Amino acid sequence: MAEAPRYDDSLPIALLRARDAVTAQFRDHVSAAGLTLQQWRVIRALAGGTELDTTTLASRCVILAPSLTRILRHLAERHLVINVPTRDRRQRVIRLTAEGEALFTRVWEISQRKYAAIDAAFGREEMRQLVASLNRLRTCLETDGSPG
Amino acid sequence: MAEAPRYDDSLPIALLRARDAVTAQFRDHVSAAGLTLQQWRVIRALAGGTELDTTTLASRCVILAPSLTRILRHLAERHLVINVPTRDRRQRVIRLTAEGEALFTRVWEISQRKYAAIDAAFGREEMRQLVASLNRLRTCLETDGSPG
DNA sequence: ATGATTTAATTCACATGTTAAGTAATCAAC
DNA sequence: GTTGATTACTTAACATGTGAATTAAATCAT
Repeated sequence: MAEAPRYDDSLPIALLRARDAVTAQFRDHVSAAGLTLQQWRVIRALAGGTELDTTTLASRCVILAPSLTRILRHLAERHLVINVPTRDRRQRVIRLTAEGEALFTRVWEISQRKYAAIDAAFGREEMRQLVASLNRLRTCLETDGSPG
Repeated sequence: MAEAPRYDDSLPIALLRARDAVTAQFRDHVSAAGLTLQQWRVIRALAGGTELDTTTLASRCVILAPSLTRILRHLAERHLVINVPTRDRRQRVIRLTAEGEALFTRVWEISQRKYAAIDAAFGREEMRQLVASLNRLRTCLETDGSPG
């Protein structure tokens, strides 16, 4: 089976592959905790008693609103999150339950080790540059949103 | 609404956001052609008369086999792809129809302009470095797959 | 206060992501 | 040449991605 010519040099494909490789480092232990990676992102965003409305939560976790609705339903069924009463009754504000916080702590401990391993393998300074570069790319594209 | 502390500096989130920003540049015109981005990746991989089995196709497009099965069903229903007879009858080899090639050409013309715009906004040299860095990251992680 | 508008979430419909199980064709070893 | 393992793909089941339509609550203009 011959290799692809230069499809790997396409930015979207490079991003996709890199993301695949990174998420693969976390999927096993997150999955062992009975969570999908998306559910884990939500829990992480809420950790430490943080209370967030679903719009902010969706933005921080990079999850679309309809997906978040379903994810929160799953997490609520497992008693990992709970609604916080709000003045504006359109809004839904969420926080972790004690059980949710405990689960976060367990999984986060392992995740931190994985992050450290990635830093070690790739180089801490290069990692910083890569993340900075990714964020700059995002800024470039979002600023210059609609050229025609 | 206070900003997140340093969630954006997390590698997985940075990758996700960057990817979102990049795919946003392509979604409109690909969607206008009646294709999802995944369907487009498949068509692009097959462009120019390339014949590929589904395993290679899945690998190049970074799409899992079950997803590819469904995507190929959709594309076949629209007469954009067709099966090529094979000796090994387990294998399924695919190629574009004339209609598929024509659609590719139309969409690709616009995509190239978008790529050029991204290069211009972000910087061609920085782009080359970014893609190289992403591929190096992937190599690091895939080589050192299972530390424990 | 009433009604039009805007906002925040949800629901719907369809496509893909993900894992596990299933199926059919090939290969290896006798 | 028949059994057993392997390979290539598909199905199944459930979770998420995505855009459009919907619902309910707050806000605005009068």
